[in-house]
Amino acid sequence: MSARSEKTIVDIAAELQLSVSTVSRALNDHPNISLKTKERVRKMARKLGYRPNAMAAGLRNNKSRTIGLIVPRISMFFPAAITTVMQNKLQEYGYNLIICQSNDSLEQEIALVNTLYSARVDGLAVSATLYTTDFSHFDIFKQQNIPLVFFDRVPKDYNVKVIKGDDFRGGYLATEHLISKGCKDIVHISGPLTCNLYSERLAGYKDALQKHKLPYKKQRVFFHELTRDNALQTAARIFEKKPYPDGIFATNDTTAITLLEYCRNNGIQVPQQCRIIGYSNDPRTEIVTPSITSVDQHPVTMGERIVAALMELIQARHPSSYKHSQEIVPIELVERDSSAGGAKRKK
Amino acid sequence: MSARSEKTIVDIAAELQLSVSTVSRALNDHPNISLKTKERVRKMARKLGYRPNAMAAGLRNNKSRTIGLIVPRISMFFPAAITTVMQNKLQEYGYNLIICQSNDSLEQEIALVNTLYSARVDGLAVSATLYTTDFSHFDIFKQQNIPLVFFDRVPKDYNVKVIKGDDFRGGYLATEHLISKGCKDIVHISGPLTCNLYSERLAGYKDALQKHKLPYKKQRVFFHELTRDNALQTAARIFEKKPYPDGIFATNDTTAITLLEYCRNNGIQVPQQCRIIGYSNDPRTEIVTPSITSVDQHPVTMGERIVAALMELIQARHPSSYKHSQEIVPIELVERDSSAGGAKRKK
DNA sequence: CCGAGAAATGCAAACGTTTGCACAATATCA
DNA sequence: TGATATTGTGCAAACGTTTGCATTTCTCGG
Repeated sequence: MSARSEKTIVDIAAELQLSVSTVSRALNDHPNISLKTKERVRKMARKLGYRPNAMAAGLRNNKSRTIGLIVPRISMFFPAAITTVMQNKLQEYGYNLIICQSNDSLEQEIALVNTLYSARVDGLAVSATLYTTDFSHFDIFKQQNIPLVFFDRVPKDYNVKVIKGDDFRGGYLATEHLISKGCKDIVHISGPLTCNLYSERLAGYKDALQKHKLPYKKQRVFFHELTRDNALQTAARIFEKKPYPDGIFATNDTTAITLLEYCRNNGIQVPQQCRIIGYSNDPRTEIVTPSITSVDQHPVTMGERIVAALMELIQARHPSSYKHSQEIVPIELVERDSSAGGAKRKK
Repeated sequence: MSARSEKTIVDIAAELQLSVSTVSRALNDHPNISLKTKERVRKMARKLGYRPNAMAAGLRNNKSRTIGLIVPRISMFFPAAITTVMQNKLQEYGYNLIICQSNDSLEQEIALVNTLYSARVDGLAVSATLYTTDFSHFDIFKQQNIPLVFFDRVPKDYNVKVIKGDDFRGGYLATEHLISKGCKDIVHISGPLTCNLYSERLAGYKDALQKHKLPYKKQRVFFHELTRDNALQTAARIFEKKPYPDGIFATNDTTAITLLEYCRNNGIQVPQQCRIIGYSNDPRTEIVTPSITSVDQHPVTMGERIVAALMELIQARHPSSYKHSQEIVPIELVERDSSAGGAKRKK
């Protein structure tokens, strides 16, 4: 009996002259307990205001009914959209969601992995930092056969369940769209290539150029962290001397929005002089003037897929030799004003 | 010894010929354990790859090292900003954050309260649903003396720690600002008055009108859920016949942004014909054209204050008769293009 | 060396719930 | 009525860690 006033199944058992194991089984709808006993137990539990202690059950079962989620930052559109869907879905399945931010620090990611393991989460979903290249700190989850799913920023050559957007195709479609609008001199603003997202979008950009027999120009591609300040600096470099590029494919929407702002402030007409495409279809792309064409990654679908994968892994109990699959969530180019008009020749 | 391969303090104790209690005390830096023993224990723990089981410690201590957070929806700017700050801060204090969404459903909120209690969270922070008027489902937290903090959408007449923005003053400043710009016919778009936020902003609007001897006109105030569709409908009603209002104070930014879009699409010049002010200083207000004047609620400060309050309550162990205080986080009017220019007479 | 006090460690039980196996109660059939 | 099969419940231990109180070990002073 706790020093606290909280009722336990010991109290219910005492009231009904039953054993605690019968009470436990009745509360858990065990087939061997009579319907009559179940009713008596449930009624007494209600009467006493009994509330289960998840830590006790979890210790006994080695199941916490909790899922861990590590994202770079919650307030970015894409992670927030995914978190929203995941939390709602997990709630339906009776799981709590522990949310964690790595803030793009590998050190913090490692600490979070250990903390979540200590909490004995039943599964873990991760969008890695920009700098995670060695994933061995996740090995403990694999060794203990705890479901592990990577999404968005995912590992190369690490046998684990992966759910990602079609970044290669996204880069390809964005670039091809600019070409179809008549653009011949297309800039690509990318991020650090340690991250799969940016290397694949870049590869798609390169492929589209090649397919349309346009030259790949090294000085037309930029790599840096995708902050607003960096975007302003890059814009200044792009537009510091003529000839200006006639199209820009930015690897994220923050950069695209910032470029648009720079153009507006410096008398560069969008889309007339230069077309702009972003990535992620952040709601902000819709409300700026002109609205920005962007690649939609379907975060709702991705969130649902992540939860479905976690649930499948929890049920399945795959052996550690199991070869995990990779799921690609389709992307879609959403055309708006920032790339409107232009040549129809190559359509 | 677990059927799993995980090491426990029993294994460390066996390796070092010590009792499990000594190992536990050594790992927890207990003053009664010699430095030498602590070192031996830590070293063996590292060697064996020991990882604590938080559920076991939590059961023994009745402390989960977890904080629950219930918000209406994660993806709204304000809750996301607060969640971001809270999670980072709680991480520093060694707490995990369980994130939950009520989706503005009272039923869901009640279920979440029970789930989080069952998880034995060490504290709970809540922004209530629009429809929560009876807060008795939170009583269990008060009875068990588990720290409970309400923020943003907070209860009336319920002895609990409250942290909120100065909504009265926000409504007052917004309205006064429009008046100072020469507006004489000011609309206010509000939400459901069961929610403290909207009733207080409305009160501020009324007070500013009164202070400046402008009449309060019932037909110039609208109440509905603050969706984009509702905002479009209200805009259509506002601008369906002349004379148009010359100022609009919208109680949230989504509504303000939608009004701006409506005006742009219907040939109403902002700010020349009608000025618009929103609430929350959502980053979107900055990037639309024209940018929107909005009331900033300082979500970073609020998130920090919430965590500080939780930590204080966890340390303090107030008796249940304790009278909880209310903290007001200052607000600030951020002037932008949507309310620029105009009369300087009443400055 | 001995005794007293301080420092360090061990024993045993606690925490609340679940479950394998044993036992009791009930139902059915000869 | 007795034997057997089926249904329902109880006993005891498990889970991993922490901590009150008891015991042991060490240190210092006489």
